[in-house]
Amino acid sequence: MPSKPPPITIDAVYAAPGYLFRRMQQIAVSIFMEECKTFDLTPVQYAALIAIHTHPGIDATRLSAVIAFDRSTLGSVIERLQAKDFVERRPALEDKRIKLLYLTKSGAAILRDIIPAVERAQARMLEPLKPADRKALMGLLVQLVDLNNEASRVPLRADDALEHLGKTG
Amino acid sequence: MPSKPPPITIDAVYAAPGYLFRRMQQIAVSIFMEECKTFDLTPVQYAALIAIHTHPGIDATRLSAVIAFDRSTLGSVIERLQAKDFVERRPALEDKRIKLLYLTKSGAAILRDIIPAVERAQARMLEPLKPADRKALMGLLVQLVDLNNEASRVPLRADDALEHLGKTG
DNA sequence: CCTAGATCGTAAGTATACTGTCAATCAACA
DNA sequence: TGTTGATTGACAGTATACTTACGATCTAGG
Repeated sequence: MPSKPPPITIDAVYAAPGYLFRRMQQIAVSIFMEECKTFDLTPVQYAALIAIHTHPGIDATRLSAVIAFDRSTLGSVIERLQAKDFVERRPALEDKRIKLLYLTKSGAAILRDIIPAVERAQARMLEPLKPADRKALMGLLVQLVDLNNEASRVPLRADDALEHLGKTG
Repeated sequence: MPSKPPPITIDAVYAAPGYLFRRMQQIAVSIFMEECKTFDLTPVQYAALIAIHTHPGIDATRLSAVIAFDRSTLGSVIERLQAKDFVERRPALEDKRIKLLYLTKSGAAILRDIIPAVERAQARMLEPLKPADRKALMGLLVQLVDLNNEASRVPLRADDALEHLGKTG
């Protein structure tokens, strides 16, 4: 026999994975901004700074693959980081299309100073759960994000993107 | 003794709850848009339509509480739904500030037609996990979102927001 | 060498998702 | 009653997050 048509109610939305992911993301950003309000950094800008710190001299396209942002979005993110003097762009000698990214002194400093606030934020997001449940949730999420990587418009390419660096070293 | 300072690397970001929530949200939106591409509806617009269907005659402020969006954001969402002729706004007689929201015939029709695609999208998001893990993840997420509700800038007020409706019925 | 295709950064366009602020309106209290 | 304070929808401003497109540049194939 045919399956019952799903009910058209808001309660079905409340239990839908998509809704819960959106809601949790809203909450996570809100907590991050609250804990880090004395620093002039958004979650996305923070991730970009960390990635540049880890891979100095990376270019914007590869950076977008490393933190899984869209290339266009990243352009404006970098612009803002540059305006705040946290990031510096230098043209690459071998390829005139490319601009290499480096942290400025201020960028390295704010990164060092903001870490405790970020740690507090990350902890607060999971705080309502029992410790065992926190671990379980993170484990499942890591799995799911990884297995769904290709479904995203901008898949994460943490390793691929870095072949230009360190190849010679 | 003092705890070790956390390492400043991109790998720490990959394991951070905030990063995983953002990434999962990206993936969820991407899957939704793919499954629903023949319908001219975003996830947010879909949620708004469902909520208006469940609560006909709701006003924009209450709607924002029911689906946990910011009031400002919702304004433009409604505008777009109105431009597509899925939603209608009528001034309330008792309160000249309020505009009441109703689905149009097209709005009710697209809602009916899009449901299967939305169901497919929701299923696809969790598909990579084993069935037991899907249940576990959803259970933990429902808990976490609920317990963190007040941490969000726009807490969900599913019940409060509806006191103006149905009180008389 | 020189053109075909790929890649880089950028730009314009759309849609969330917030922050404020504002005028109009309403509700409640002195 | 009349004024204070709250609420509603609207607007401006900032920041993601995506799409498509385009010029500049690089790389490979002939």
